[in-house]
Amino acid sequence: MPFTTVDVVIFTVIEARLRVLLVQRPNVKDDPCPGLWALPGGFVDVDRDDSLEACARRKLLEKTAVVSPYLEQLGSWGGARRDPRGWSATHVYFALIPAEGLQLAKGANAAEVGWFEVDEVLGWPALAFDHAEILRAAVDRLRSKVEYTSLPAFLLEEPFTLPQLQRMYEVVLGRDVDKSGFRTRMLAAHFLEEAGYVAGHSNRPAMGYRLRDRTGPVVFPRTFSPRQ
Amino acid sequence: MPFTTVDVVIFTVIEARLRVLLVQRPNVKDDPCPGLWALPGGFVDVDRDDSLEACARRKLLEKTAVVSPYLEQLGSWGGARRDPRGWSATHVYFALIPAEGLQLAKGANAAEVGWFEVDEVLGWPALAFDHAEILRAAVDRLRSKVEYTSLPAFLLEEPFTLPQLQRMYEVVLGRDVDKSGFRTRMLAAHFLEEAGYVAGHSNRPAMGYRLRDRTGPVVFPRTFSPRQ
DNA sequence: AGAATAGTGTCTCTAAGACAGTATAAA
DNA sequence: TTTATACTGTCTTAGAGACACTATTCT
Repeated sequence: MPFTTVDVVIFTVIEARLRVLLVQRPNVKDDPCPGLWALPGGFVDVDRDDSLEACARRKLLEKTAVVSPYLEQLGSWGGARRDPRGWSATHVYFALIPAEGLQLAKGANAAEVGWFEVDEVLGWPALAFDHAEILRAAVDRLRSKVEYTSLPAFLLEEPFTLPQLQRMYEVVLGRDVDKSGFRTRMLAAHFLEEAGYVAGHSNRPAMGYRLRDRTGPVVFPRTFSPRQ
Repeated sequence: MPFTTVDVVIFTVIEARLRVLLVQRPNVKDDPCPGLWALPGGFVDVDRDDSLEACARRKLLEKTAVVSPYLEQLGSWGGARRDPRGWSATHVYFALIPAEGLQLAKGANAAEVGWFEVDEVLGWPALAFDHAEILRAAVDRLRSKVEYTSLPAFLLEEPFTLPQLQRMYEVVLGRDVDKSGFRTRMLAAHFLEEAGYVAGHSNRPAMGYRLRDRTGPVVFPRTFSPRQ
């Protein structure tokens, strides 16, 4: 019988960079991947976890103390050789959380925890298990969904302004987005509601917005597609 | 420790209807859902299956004798109460196969196997386990992807004609599609290559096409969106 | 006044949608 | 010659993209 784990790919944006939470595995002999960086996760606890999603939520809460993030199932990876301990299957979720006021809790058996720039990590020689492949799938999914959904809104604390939201899009997509088109698109999709003016650090204050519906992103009928 | 299964939602189009393969569970006392219709699937065999996808492929081959279908991971469902035998997690794949020359093999422990109209099944009072929920998720995924990908091509044997492909779109979407726009869209996406004229039953022969790449569908930059 | 950021107006152009038309086969 | 299906052409229009413009705050 295969053993079952749940892993979570947690994204946030810090200092204008898309980052992912990684934990370092303990550098001891009996660990399957000693010393390597891994996605947070681990075994399902059949007594505490009522479902896979509940398990993912628990693991996310333990690491980041974030209660209600955006959480989406990414997929599952399973096979005979991905874990030296035997046939295993992991259910992977990915989460988007706002960076404001984040505090990391070191796990019991995790040597270190940190936020790493996604594009750097993708260039590393190895992550634990097949976590490099999983991370790549998560980044691909995120970048592709950002082209046609309102997902980046979940990277911001409410209320947020349209310029802030635009910056989230630009950070994730890795390219500039036209201001005017961006604004019409966001307002036309009707997923934002006004929440009063927010004073910035200086200069003209901007309108703050809240999501009408925090359960999921809105899907736009077209992708962002700059002319080449 | 949870136990691990793999289920497969197999779609095809027969007589202009989107259909799904279901198997009837044996009507015996020790079965968890006796007599109910279920998605084909079952336990992972750690000796025969090298990976989750290999397991799905095996189950599909056993039921339909189709060797290289379109196969995509749909998601996973796991929890304490979805199977009366205990905490379980299932990895679900969905497959698209052409209807031509299909032959069904009855499984060893399956009383009956059949192709059922999807919209009918969605109205049934119950399927085994949480398979009603899983089927709904699969249909939602399929219908939404059909709006912006070339997925319906995998419902046809090659070579196929553009009118045939259009019919697949119309069956899955449940609405008519404009011929002219459909053709420009398909040809502009450049995923088809000509394969000589195919004589229909009567009337003017149509150009046959093959997929340039059978590994996956092409993504269109916009969804089909008829004006309201 | 000047700088910085927020927000609007306008023009162009692509491609989708609607629909009428032409082309090629069989009966 | 009619019928059925395959395929093309043309017109309209929505909306994206580009970019210049105005508005409001702080220093």
